[in-house]
Amino acid sequence: MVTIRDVAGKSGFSITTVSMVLNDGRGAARISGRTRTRVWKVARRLGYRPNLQARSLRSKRTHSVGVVVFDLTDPYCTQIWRGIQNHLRPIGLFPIVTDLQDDRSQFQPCLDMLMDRRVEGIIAIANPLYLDNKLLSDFAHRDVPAVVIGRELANVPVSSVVVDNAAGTRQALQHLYNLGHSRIAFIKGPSILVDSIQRWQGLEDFAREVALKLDPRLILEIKGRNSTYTEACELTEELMRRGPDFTALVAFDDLTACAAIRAMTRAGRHVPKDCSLVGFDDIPSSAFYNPPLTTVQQQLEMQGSLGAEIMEELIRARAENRQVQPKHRRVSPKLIVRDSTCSAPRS
Amino acid sequence: MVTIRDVAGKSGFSITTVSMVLNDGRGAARISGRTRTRVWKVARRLGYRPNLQARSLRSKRTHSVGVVVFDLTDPYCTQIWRGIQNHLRPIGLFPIVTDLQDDRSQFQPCLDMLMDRRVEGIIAIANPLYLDNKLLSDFAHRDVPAVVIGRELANVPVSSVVVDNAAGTRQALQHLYNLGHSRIAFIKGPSILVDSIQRWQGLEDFAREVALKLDPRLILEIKGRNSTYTEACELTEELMRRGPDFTALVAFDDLTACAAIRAMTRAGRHVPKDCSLVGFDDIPSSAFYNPPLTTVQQQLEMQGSLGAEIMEELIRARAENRQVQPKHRRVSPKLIVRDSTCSAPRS
DNA sequence: TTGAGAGAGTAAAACGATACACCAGCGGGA
DNA sequence: TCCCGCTGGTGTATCGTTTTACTCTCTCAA
Repeated sequence: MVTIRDVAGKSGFSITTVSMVLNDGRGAARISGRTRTRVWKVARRLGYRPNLQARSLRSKRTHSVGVVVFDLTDPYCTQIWRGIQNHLRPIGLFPIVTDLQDDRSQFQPCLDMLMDRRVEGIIAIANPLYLDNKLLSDFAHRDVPAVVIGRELANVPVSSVVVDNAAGTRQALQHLYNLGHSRIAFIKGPSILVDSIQRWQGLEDFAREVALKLDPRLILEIKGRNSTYTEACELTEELMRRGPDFTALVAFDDLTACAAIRAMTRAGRHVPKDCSLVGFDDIPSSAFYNPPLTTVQQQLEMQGSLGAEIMEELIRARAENRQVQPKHRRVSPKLIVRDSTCSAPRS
Repeated sequence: MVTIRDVAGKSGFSITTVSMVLNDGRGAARISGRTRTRVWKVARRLGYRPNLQARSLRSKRTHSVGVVVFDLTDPYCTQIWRGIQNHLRPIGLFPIVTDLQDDRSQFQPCLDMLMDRRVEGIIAIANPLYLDNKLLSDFAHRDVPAVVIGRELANVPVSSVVVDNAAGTRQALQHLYNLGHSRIAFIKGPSILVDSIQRWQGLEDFAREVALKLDPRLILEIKGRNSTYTEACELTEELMRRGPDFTALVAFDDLTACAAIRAMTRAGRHVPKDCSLVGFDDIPSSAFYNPPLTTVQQQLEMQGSLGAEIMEELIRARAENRQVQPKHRRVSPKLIVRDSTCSAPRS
């Protein structure tokens, strides 16, 4: 590999000069134009590429940030990742991803790996199920800036980006309401998830505002004992048993919605003709489902780039020795209307 | 940050000794047990973590390999990634991923980034559409070991892992044949994809062997002008127009299969009662589709780990200064039977 | 008594960059 | 004439490791 020393030798200038020219800032102004072009020419001819390890050993900057993801095969993570990446790369920060593979015991080891690489900050994509406060508080006490996406933390000085769940379900219910539905069933998420609670809150609030009566017999909850998909199928069957006359169903998320559609199809009920259905998340396959799903889009990519933006600010602050408060952002989700909803049949 | 120097100071031994003890190999045997435990104790107490940049600057080994992925939001990539990761991490190699975001012009820059980080090898996950021979041949001429997953290369000394497409479609057709189907329609993939050709080959071969007649009017091909999903819907409608009596359909891949099901459902045809359907890939949503899809599973995770295994061997060979030939592996796909296929209606 | 060899550890030179302090030459104002 | 400041550079220490080549101090056999 060709080093800066080789470039210096071939060009006849000193290592210092070459370094200044190639880094093209600060000191480069002190070097004459002729020298600069000559150095560049030689560097290019030799195919010089700086050794990043050497550079960061000396300069104490790695220009990389760690991203901890709880499951890289989950589209939730990859879309956020996309946003992070698109924000970070243009400003010269390199994201290094580590994948927990849904195993929370990997959290500490992954943080260690990243710290060993001397990342300048860490962004964690939180699965509420897997990252509890203890883990995240340890997260906060590594001495690099930290941002959590997907979870807001109470007593820990960590920046965060979250989705406005209540606003999302509110839009969903409003949509059904506008279509004339009044007898509506619900499958709530597991109550250990803060998302479940927030999403339900949005539904209740809207119902109250428009004086829509919610029938408690048409409200079921996922317990999460075994496969969510299977359980959601069973809950849907239970709902059909309890009140065959409901004309719409709000599902906790898209997976639940898919299960509900499947169960109804099997029971001979047609979606959306017999029952409208709305999900939450807008997972990639929603658009291709049978029928394509009306759902609430989380704006995951934006969540990622907002997180990265916060990280940028935190890193800059630290570089300039400024103290700075954790920042919190909340993004508004967006209703995507597809084919799983239609007007209520007139009774 | 605490350095090896601090550990040496606090423990009263020299830097050399500490380094030897902490690296726990080669020289460590020369150091007495008492010294070893004392050094370890101090290191642990101070929370010493070696600086990887310094270490690899000196030792000329980074213990990291680059993984170039054409689209990290594509489950095809992430499942392969999972396999790579699971093989690499236990043997002390750290995978660094770069995401092309489906933009082939990013290929060179990504390789550069990885080479700048002095990765010891590069694994590329190939999208046949995006990586042409020119790119990949350049890929081969970087001076690190290279492995391509998803594509076999003709004239380039690069190792590869591919799926046996023909064996996959053969199993699919055999399945339908065993269920008693004889009037079968096909939607072929775009002819620019080598996968399309291989998959079709498997179908033709099996049909010939069992003397199954393929009606050319029931064979259509995706051209790939606009959205694959939309086009596949249209092709399915065309098929139903041409021969309403076919009882099964083999789709190029799962996305095509989903589109076909959607089109049939819209036309009032029930899957699988009126028409059985089989896909290819086993994308994650296949299991949750309406109905769940019978499809050919690619064993992506295994492809990943095989690729990583080859990489391990190549890196080892290079470390020991051995010359070694490119290796090629072909994995057999597996038919997954779900609810989109059933016995042919007796005519 | 001597000298070879083993055992336990250390000094110092890299690795490839950046950062800081310094220097030579020159023009110009007092 | 002298000194100052500017322009365009250079010399060298340093970042935190690993590696190579020593140095002691014993022990034990000849």
